[in-house]
Amino acid sequence: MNTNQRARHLRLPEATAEDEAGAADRQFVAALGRGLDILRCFDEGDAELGNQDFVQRTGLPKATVSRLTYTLARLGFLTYVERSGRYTIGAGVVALARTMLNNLDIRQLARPQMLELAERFGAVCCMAARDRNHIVFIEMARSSSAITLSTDVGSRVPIESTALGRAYLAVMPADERTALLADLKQARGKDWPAAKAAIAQGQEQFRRQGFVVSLQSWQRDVNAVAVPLVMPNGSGIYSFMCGGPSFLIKQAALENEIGPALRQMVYRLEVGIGGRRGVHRLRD
Amino acid sequence: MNTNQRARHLRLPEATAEDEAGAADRQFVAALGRGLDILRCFDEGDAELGNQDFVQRTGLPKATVSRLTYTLARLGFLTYVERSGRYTIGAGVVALARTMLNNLDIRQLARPQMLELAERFGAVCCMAARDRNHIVFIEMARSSSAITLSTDVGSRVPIESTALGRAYLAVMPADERTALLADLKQARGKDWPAAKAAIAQGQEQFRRQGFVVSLQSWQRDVNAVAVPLVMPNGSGIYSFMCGGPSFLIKQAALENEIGPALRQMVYRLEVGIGGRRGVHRLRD
DNA sequence: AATTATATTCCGCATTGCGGAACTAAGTTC
DNA sequence: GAACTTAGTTCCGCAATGCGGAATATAATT
Repeated sequence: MNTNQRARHLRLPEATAEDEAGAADRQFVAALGRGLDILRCFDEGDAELGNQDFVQRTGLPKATVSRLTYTLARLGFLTYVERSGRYTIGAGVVALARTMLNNLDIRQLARPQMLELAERFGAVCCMAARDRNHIVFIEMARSSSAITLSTDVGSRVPIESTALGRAYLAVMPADERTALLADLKQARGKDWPAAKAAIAQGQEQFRRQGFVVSLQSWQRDVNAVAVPLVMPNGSGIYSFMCGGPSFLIKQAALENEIGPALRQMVYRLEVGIGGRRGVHRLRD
Repeated sequence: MNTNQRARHLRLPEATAEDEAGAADRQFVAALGRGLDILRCFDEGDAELGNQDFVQRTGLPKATVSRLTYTLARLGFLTYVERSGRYTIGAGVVALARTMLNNLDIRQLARPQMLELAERFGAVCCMAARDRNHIVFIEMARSSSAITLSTDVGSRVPIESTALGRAYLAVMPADERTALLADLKQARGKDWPAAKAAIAQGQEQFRRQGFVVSLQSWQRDVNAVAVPLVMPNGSGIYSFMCGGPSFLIKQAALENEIGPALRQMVYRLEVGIGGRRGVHRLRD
């Protein structure tokens, strides 16, 4: 066997499908994984990418990339741009995203309450889920007076440096969390110790108060508080946040008013979807 | 060779990847196509789907589906729901969609003008692209007074029965259009003659007036006018629409005011992105 | 015309994915 | 609680499928 020089890919910041699949996972369909890796190559600011770019970013051989992009384009997940010979993400993806959002009942349920909260505190209130190493906004409510944050549904923020992420971590099943932390550790490199401390602190705060406050740790000028929601039917975890510009939203308000109100909101949601029956663990 | 009994799938309304690939396309990666077919199984109203559902909808064998869903879930394109043993679309898709939308320059450029138009006519103004047999909303601007249509970014509407779609068809390259029409024909079955006539009429109207008006052909109570935009760099075609409830937006207004205004807007956009040379295209 | 950079096509090889069948695991029904 | 039903995973041998190095095509650049 002189083969298997395949997995000799460049090591890149984001793990590729191949890496994740670990050794030999008889169940994992590599061709599919690679195709999706191609899609994930697109990042903020990459309007168009050519096969060459994909080759560089994924470490896959030219011929392979060519075939994959061809396939993706054929199915509308990529759009071929005549003039430049490059690709953009196809419109099909947007439709898929909408289907997902529309069918997320919890989101419909939460929306009015989020709006109310945002209005009440002149803040922004978001709902988020996790996508691998990131937190993704799933819904966003702004008070009419709020200074608009430049984020929107579908935007991603880091896990370890946001209230949303730390709240999420606080309620993750132990095994999953361990895996995720390991992942983050290697992605963050030497910034890890600081991140780890912040996570631990979030954990602790959640245990005591039922929410996680974050002061400017994600962006210099944003303060926020977050509360996680574990879906009772095992469909995962969501995280809710309320916050705003630091000159407006102060720590005291977050801890004494907004945090409790948000916790209350999430509690109501849990009840609304049939969790928290019988005895309650966390009462306020 | 006793093989090749594989392609013996049930014939389903929406063509699957396999069908499209046609005979033997050496370039097409079937495993990837099948995986994406799984994702596409989700439709409005399908919050969760189990492997069984996928088997039914795609016609693929159990074992195959099992492997594909496993892979998709591993990569965050599907989320596994503990309790029900079924899947939902993963949050990663939403992030991907956002990336696409954010990088679509034409969209940023169009937004303010769309808003202005919507405001001016008390209507809704949308921008759309095509995803296979559908038109997908890419941007939407509402006048503050508008009665909200229940559609939103990412929603899909048919091609042949909407102004947006018919405008799109009017400027498609001949070969692509032929293929698309063939596709639609077989999907629509006996409703085709009517659809075909409407398309031809749209074509004709576009040739004469530069826009396509549609009165209640998509929904009983919606009137609209649409104008297509062929990107000068060959990155595809977009379609813009302005319209609203039929009791408010009348045919006369569409033809005499709104249509021309929309046409004008699209013209400005074309200029703004360097199309419509004649004068000069773009020197860099 | 020569050079570089990028993408597609070719084609033989073996890996990968396939899928029928056997096996688990949960419900239902009687 | 045995006998069905229904859904999902695992097994495993087979060969079709996808792979990828090299050759070829296509453009842009000098």
